[in-house]
Amino acid sequence: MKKPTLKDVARESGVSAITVSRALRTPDAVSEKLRARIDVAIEKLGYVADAAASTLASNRSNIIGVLVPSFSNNVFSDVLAGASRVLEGTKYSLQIGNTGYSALTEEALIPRFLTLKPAGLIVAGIDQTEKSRQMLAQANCPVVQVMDTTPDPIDVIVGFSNEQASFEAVEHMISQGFRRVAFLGTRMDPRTQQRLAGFRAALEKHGLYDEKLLITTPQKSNVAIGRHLLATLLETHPECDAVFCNNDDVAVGAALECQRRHIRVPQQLGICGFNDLGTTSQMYPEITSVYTPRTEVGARAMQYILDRNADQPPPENRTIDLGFDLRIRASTQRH
Amino acid sequence: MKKPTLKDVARESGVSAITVSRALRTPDAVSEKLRARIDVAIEKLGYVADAAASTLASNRSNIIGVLVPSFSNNVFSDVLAGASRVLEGTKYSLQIGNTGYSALTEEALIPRFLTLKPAGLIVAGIDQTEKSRQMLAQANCPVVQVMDTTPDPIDVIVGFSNEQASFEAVEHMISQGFRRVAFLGTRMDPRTQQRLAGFRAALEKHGLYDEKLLITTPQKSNVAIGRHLLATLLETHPECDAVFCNNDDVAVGAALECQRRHIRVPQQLGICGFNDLGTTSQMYPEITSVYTPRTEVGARAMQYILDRNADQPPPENRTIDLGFDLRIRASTQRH
DNA sequence: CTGTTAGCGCCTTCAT
DNA sequence: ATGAAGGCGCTAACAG
Repeated sequence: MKKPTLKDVARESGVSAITVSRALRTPDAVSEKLRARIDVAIEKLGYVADAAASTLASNRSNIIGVLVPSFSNNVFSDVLAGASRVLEGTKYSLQIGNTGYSALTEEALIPRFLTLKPAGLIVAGIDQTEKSRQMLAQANCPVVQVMDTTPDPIDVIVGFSNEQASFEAVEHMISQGFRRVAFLGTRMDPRTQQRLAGFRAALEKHGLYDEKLLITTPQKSNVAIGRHLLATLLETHPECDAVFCNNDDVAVGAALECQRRHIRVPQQLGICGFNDLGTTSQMYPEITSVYTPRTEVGARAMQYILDRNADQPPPENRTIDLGFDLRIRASTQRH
Repeated sequence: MKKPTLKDVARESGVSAITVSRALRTPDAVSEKLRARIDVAIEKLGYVADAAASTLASNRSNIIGVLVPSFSNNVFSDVLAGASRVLEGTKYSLQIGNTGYSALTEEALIPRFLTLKPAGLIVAGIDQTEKSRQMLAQANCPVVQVMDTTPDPIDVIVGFSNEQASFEAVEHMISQGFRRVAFLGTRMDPRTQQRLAGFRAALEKHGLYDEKLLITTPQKSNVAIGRHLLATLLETHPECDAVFCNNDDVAVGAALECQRRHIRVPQQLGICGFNDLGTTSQMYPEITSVYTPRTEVGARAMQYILDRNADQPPPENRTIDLGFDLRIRASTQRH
């Protein structure tokens, strides 16, 4: 026995196929009586609409595409979690692409996602290629850039300023008396570069910037790398008195390395992380970090897409800055 | 200007539409000469096949569905990463659903995924509802269950035995002289239940099982919860001499709580984690954990789906057990 | 509010 | 190896 189609439901309920279609998509446009009959028939036959057919006919699917740079990055899994929560109970579903932090991979993925006639698209950051920007700008659906900010989004952007967040964190460190602050950085993707820019701006403002204190690696970040970066720093620049890490994994690794070496935090070395993923606040001593609103960003981005699909007008301001929260803890408090 | 269709490419290259279609899907069935002409036309027009139309006509899409219990669980993000790596450069893409650890949500998601005519489906574990099992068994595509093992998979299962892994870890702890071993557990999803079963079996074998030493919470796991569970344990059962944690976050939290309380590990308290996500091995002292082959599981599951879609026969054995690796470190070594 | 007609763009089937 | 005809299941556009 084959899967029932719209026609089968129509026959069963004694109406035409298009009426069933309407009963499903715009119930208000169908009389209550027919709607009831149709619902019974649908239930009885176990009818489920064919997604491909309706996409083909309407040139619009219920798929929302999300392009993330990595699956194993906790930041983006939080964004996804926030986005997917908003989708619960709706007709929409998530299709996910992994760009591997490559703008070119992203560029290759975009046309594939666009053929799905998506109801919306979410992409990470603002560092698309020119071609990607064009494709996205011409896409027949809402497009949200996330986890960054710019006055000039493709459509809408939801995020915060990585540069400003770092700037404020480093300002705080300087205010606590740290003078030789190093930067521990992994992967060096665009958002890490922005954090570096904020780091630099804050130190330069006080005449403290020293590019020799940038310890970076192209590898992806994890706690082991954090330990390793700190070890490298201490060998080459033992005089440094604090580290600003591009994310929490690195900060946790740095803190653990300090434990092993019996370096007192923050007396001998200050430590600051980024993202406040949850472990920094549990360490002993507790580690300062910058909380970033990851799930909120995902949720807000998705909500915009749903709103647009429900024909609501776009917000007056296309740049939605959700801010950040510097969470000052023992690891940077000297006073 | 509209998007070019197969017809446009056909006109441009002077052949019929169906020939273009074949050149794309079964290049070997088209003469070299035509193929070359068609390729030029495709390039020139920037043709991209319409996914909905081809799904409708062929009753088969290039979407592979994955149902995960959570996005923020590192275990499943690793599975996804492994799966997505295998997909790189293929025509397939990933569509992801979030079951939120609910078998009923999963049951509701399955029909929605099946209407996509997926090229394959990956689901977590073996605890589907009966209805889910039926739908999956009748699905017209390969179905892989992951991160568990059973002699009776729906189609194929790729994973390892959570119960056996826990059993061996706890056996090791007992061999090191631990006698009052507690279980710290979060969420209590099926795989955690299995770990609990292995924990229990090992202790019962030596007459050491004490159900009062089970400290659990339905909350999702994180480092803070780990600290909290250990604190609770110490208040109620200060005589316990080791903890087996249902995952690494909990173990890290337990270890951090020990640091604060100046409890010596492993002398006063042994600690064992699960999954070996990377932080346990960096702690001081290093924490024993059970490595689970998460990315391998994702990759293997996906490879099976690709193979089946390339008309390769299924493996003789439908249960693929990738095993685990008990990584013994300082936190449980007393001898 | 309901129905008729005509595709959407591709692939299956059958022919050559 | 190539092509012609038809249909996949649904919805847009237009009627009534």
